[in-house]
Amino acid sequence: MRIGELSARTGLSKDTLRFYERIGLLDGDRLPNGYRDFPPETVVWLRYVRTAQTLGFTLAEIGRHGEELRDAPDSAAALSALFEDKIRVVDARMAELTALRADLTSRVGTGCPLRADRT
Amino acid sequence: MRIGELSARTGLSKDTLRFYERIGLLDGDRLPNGYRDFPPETVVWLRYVRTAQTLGFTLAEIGRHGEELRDAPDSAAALSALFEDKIRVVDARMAELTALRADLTSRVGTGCPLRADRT
DNA sequence: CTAGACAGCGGAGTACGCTCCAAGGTCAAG
DNA sequence: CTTGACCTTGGAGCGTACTCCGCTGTCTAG
Repeated sequence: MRIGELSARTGLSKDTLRFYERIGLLDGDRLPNGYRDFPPETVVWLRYVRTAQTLGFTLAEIGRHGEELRDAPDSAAALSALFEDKIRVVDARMAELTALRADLTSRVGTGCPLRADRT
Repeated sequence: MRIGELSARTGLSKDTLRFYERIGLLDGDRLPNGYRDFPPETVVWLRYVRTAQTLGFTLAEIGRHGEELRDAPDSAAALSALFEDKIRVVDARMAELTALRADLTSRVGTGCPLRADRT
């Protein structure tokens, strides 16, 4: 698929996709005319990239993970390990959020000032 | 308290604190000699800023919320509303994470490739 | 053969959130 | 009166993640 279609399917701009290719997040085959040609799985990969990003991973990290996966001798085991790592990250983030939520909840209804400037 | 102490107490660099003042996140009184002088509550405010940041709020948004709070006629009610908003954000993030976690879990043990490039 | 959609490239620009630096002022201790 | 810790300012620079631009090449339909 060419860049326009990938853009339409993922909601990412063509510029963003070209940018992702430049930083190694996407590796594009080329058609004989020089146009980029992406396999359909790229859509899945990009969906993953976006969720990983919302998890707080940088594009560089996401790219590194992708390479680790690709280079792993035992792909299934490597994948499982990586997923387990990410699950741990997710769990840690959720714990943080849970604590923050409790903190916020406890403040609802109280007049506890966060910012006493100019008071 | 002067900037050095605030820096030590919050773990934020002096440069960061000065930067926060420039963008209006902090408003500093000054001592007669020109040194910044922060009230103790600033520590609490900065703790809040950092947690709000991990929630994905930009500094601009955080600053705006701070002003809304300050300008609210009924401070306690405004605070409660703001906290409830934030709780909703937290809940949404947690839902995302839960979904992602389930997705990851379901992939552990399967060889399901995320990225089929160069395969 | 031309119009128009689509693609390519390189490079500049933007927003955010810092981070560092140089040059200099303030102040308490020795 | 100097040393040293602490403070001031303005401005430059950086990393991340885009975003835009101008110019050019490709392909398909009429």
